[in-house]
Amino acid sequence: MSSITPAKIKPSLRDVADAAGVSRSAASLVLNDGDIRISDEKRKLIMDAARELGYRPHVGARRLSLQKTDTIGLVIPQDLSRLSQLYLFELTRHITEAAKYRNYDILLDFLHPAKPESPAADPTRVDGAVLISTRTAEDPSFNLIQENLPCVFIGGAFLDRPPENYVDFDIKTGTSEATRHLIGLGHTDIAFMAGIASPVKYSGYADAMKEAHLTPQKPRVTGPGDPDKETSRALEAVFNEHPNTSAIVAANDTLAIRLVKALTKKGMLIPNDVSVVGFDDIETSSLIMPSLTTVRIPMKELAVLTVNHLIDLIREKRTEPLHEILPTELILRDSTRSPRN
Amino acid sequence: MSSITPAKIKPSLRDVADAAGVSRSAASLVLNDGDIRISDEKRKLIMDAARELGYRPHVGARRLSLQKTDTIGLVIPQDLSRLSQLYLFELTRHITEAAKYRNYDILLDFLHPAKPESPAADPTRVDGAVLISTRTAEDPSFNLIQENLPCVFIGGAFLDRPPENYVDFDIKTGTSEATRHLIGLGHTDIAFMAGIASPVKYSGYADAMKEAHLTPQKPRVTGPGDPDKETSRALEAVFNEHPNTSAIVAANDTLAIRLVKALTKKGMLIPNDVSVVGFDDIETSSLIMPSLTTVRIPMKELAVLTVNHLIDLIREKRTEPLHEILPTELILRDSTRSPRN
DNA sequence: ATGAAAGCGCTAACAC
DNA sequence: GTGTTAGCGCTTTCAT
Repeated sequence: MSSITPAKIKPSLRDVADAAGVSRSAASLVLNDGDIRISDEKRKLIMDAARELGYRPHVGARRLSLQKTDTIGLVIPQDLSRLSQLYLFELTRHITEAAKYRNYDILLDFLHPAKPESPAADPTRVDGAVLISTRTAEDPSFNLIQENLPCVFIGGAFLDRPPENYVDFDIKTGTSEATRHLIGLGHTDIAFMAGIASPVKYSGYADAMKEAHLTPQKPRVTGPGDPDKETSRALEAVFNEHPNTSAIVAANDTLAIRLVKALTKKGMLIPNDVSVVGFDDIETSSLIMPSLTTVRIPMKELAVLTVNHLIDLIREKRTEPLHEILPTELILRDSTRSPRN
Repeated sequence: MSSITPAKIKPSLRDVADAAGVSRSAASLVLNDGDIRISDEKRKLIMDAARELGYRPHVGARRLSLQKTDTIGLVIPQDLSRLSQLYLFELTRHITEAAKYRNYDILLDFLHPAKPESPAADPTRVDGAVLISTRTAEDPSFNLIQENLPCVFIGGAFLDRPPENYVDFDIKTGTSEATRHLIGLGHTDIAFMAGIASPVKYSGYADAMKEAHLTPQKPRVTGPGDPDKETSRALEAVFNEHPNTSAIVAANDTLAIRLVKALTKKGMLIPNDVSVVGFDDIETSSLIMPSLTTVRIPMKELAVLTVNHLIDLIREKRTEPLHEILPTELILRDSTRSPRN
């Protein structure tokens, strides 16, 4: 009866060993990378038995024994108010692929701001975590940090108290470049607008202005409330104070798109009457009319760098904190041109 | 020396039991839901010890012992050609939340079409899987199906050989409704256009036309290649054959947006000269000018239904296949109106 | 080169 | 009620 192999039940390593007439350790050695030590005949015996039984290793058991999970937590803030969703999905995809390439699984979680805990940041489920920063001081992801849990942030570099490990992109220089592009086109009255206060981007804008001996306008913030209405309101304010404004730097693409809409409603043509630049290069930006001049984020590099560093941290290959700021890229499209005058 | 609690090393259940002077099983019973059976004094003893040691249960060990993973795989096709990314991200978020609500983790993976296997569909890592269908006959997700792995598809209902368990939304009726809306507005020459052949949506369109005693045009497919060029080309074809076309039903929002752009370039005004309806209600659709009349997918219901059914499957609460088709909702916005004359 | 045996941290049957 | 014990499936000393 021992020769009858039960096809239904999932075979364990022990079953393979028994079938091959060897010990469990031998089977383990062979089925893993531990090639050496076992004679070729036994090895073949084991391989054959494994194949015949349809043996598949039990990842959970292996992990318990090895005291590691081979999985990385990915924590995305639930409150995406300022983060473009598309940006996040792209990022998610790249992170997942980067992790997979290194043989790590991804445990995904969306962080509810109210209760700052996450399975994706539980040291018994993951070896480490990637935390997407909200870029705000009260970033709930900070509460997930704990001893025993290596983690690296994406974003957060420009906070007053930045996280220990982060990868970010250079929002300041990016905004400066966008502004300089406008200045190069001949614009002199350039406004800056953001969904919520964005001091770093604003300083990028302001620096570029000063550098060209132009006076920066004060930052406009649309704030909460109905986005379209808020955008119109902010726009009103801009033109009240600076009637000759011929270009606007928006802190993100969604806002830029709303601006285009609001300006058009006011009877202004883009880019003929007003130029607009965005930030993020979300998919929509190339789709709309006019297509949007904007600043592209190096998404894939961001992801790869983050994952690789996290794994180094996990494996204790390095311990120095990671402070990486990647350059952005200005994408020229149809929403900007020289001013009329 | 036994009174010195090593603060550094992570305490296990055994440590707690020892510290409390009880057996491991007692500790286990108390720390889980198994409330009964243990006297209040012992219970308190154990709780105190656990708290003091900072005991956190080891999820992996628990899972091995219980022979389950409490995690659900989420497999997203890498080839997103026809699936809106935003749609997918929304879906991902809702699925993750639904799973979390039921105390399941999400193991995320993007499926490379070339090699049809996925950690998120490995029975030793997940208890079951949610598979996003590409809605094509060669859907690589089908290769992930295996005994021992409960899984439910999202989409795929309208394939010739649909999956055993699926939740989908009614693309046919949705398209019909969109078409009827156009007809109700007074349009008689209505075109249908898709990115790749979409027989079901087309039949929804055609049925609505016939029902109103109008003759459906043949379907237009933009196909691969530069999307904007392809869209213009398809549009050319439409107007060549049907010069009086005053409305277009697009199979998805992205295409609809491209249509708006292409039409505008041809000097036509939307919706004055031509009405356009989309499908999906991606975020962009409300953002652009004119905002897009489209068909909304019940994303959250889709996710909740899928996850709940999957869990029922996992727990063997039910075994009958799930064939659920949810209704869509027509969203009226600014890209449609009565024809001119 | 090979196998016996202990152990990863937890749960659950079974005695007491 | 409570504790002992035997696993879950795998890895890994440590003898042989």
